[in-house]
Amino acid sequence: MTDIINTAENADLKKTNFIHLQITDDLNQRKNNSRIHTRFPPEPNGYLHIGHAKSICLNFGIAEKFGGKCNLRFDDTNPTKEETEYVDSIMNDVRWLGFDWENRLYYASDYFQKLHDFAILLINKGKAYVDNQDAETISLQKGTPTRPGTESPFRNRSVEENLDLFMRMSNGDFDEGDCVLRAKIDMNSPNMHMRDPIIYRIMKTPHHRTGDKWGVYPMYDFAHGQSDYWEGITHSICTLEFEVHRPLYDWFVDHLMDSDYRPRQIEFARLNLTYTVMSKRKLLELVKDNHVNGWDDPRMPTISGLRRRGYTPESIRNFSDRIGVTKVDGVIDVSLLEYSVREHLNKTAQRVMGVLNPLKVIITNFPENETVELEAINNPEDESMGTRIVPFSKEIYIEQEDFMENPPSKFFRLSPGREVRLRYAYFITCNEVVKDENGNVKHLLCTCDLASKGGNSPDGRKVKSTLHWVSAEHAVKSEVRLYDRLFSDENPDGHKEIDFKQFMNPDSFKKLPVCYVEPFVKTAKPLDHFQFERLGYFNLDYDSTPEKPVFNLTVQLRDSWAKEQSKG
RNA sequence: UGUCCUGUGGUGUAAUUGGCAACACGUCUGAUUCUGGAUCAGAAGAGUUCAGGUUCGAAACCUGACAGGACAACCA
Repeated sequence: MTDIINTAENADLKKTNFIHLQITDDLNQRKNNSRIHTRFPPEPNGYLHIGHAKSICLNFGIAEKFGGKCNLRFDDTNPTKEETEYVDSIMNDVRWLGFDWENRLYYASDYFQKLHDFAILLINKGKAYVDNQDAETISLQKGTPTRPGTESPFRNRSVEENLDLFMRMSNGDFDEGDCVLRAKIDMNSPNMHMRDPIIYRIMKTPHHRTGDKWGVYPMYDFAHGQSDYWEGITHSICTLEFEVHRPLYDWFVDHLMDSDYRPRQIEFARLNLTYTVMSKRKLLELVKDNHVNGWDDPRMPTISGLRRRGYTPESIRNFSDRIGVTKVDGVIDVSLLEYSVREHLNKTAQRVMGVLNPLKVIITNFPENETVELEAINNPEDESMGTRIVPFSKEIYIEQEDFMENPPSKFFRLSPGREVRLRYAYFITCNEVVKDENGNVKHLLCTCDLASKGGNSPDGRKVKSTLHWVSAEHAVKSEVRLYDRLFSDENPDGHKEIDFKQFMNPDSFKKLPVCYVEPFVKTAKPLDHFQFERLGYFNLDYDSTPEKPVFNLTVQLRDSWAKEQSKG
């Protein structure tokens, strides 16, 4: 309210949302002593993706905005699916995004004892019972969303018998599936989740943290709200599909409360992006079946994939702010994500010249064996980044696409008889096209105006176009990996009858083994960002060796020439 | 024959809580430019799913439709 001016300056960034408004409301009512505490609660059963980034930015962002705290808590109640590898990758990704949980790292498994005690308390209160029926029977008795359930024959066992049975479940006296502990709520509830939900099941799989200490594990619903409660969480933010769980969340909290503090669950719509899939199950499938090269394949919407692709934490955070938070289940256009990286990299990326599809040009009037050093600007958007030296010599490479023998009227680049500028170097004019026996262009013979050294002619004459180039002698031979959308359909998992993998884009990955980049990149480290002038943003891949750098395409530059061409 | 949630330009979000629809992306012009990038200036595009109602006044409140989604794992 007080910083209307600041808000206006930030335009669409840092905008408010319905959750902020509800929190403000809670604050005004002095709920929970005006304390704000959120948490990000991933299950360590896969790698984090851009949808998680939205949640991370939301939860940590709220803590920041309202002067509160945000915990990192692993929701590890199912040992059959969870692994330490995932725990490590998740912590790494959250940190990389720029967020800090300080000393507040928690696991639902930290609360296994307290949860177990609480279950016993519910049994003592007559609010929970052991059911010996099998999964199928219980499921049948649950009824359907439109038909009420029926009560289990074991529903009214004595407290003593329930206590004894639950202890024996916990001690490993029974096999998996023999029995479960259920909350005694209401089999006639219109909400399926209130029809005596299962809260503990027997599992013999060792847990990634507690080993074989426990023979029973709590279900999500029986762990989440309680964990929130014990951590003093005030706002438990989750995605829409948990909306129907909220009455159950509140039911458990009701039985836990010993003051007027209580956590509150608020749901928002998960992120959907065009041309990709966002479910952990489907991403896992792509990895397991080798449709992609691991969780960090640069085509994946995972945080690790985006990082390897060349996205920056800033760009992802800006993206999160821009898309907003609502309860409307929509789809965000990937172009907005792409815009966010371009925006950030434009301001920060080192400029460099690199030729992807080389075409040799021989400057006929340039002396042999001579190297001229030219000064180039490192980033026109940031003067403090300074300049660098780029070597020029008689033989250079330009981009095949920058030459056309018979150009259409709107093509401004090099063609026979035409003069163009080589960026930071000279004006050159194409005199001859040398072809092989098949009529393919082998190389070009050009002359340069030696007076135009540096890129301007003293007589002030203009050229219509400026090309990037690399001196053949000095070029660093590199591999460049080009990426396109993983799926060719906007909504690959939106088709009922067709498996999402049917829509995989066969051209989503293209390797260019021989590209030439200026010597400046020799000292680059993996993940360093560059703009290859006139092409796009690239970053150095982990697979690079000193002999052969490997670059990943992050995004292309906006290309109005390509747009012009596609108009036909 | 259920319960809950949602419905604003192509897309995503806003609208000081009832005051006459704003912003971003995208699109299209033009300027500028040693990146057909960036930047700058401008334009088109919704009358808020529909129908009633309350009100001087409704995107907002009420009623009813319609459309989409969630819920029947010993998953989270």
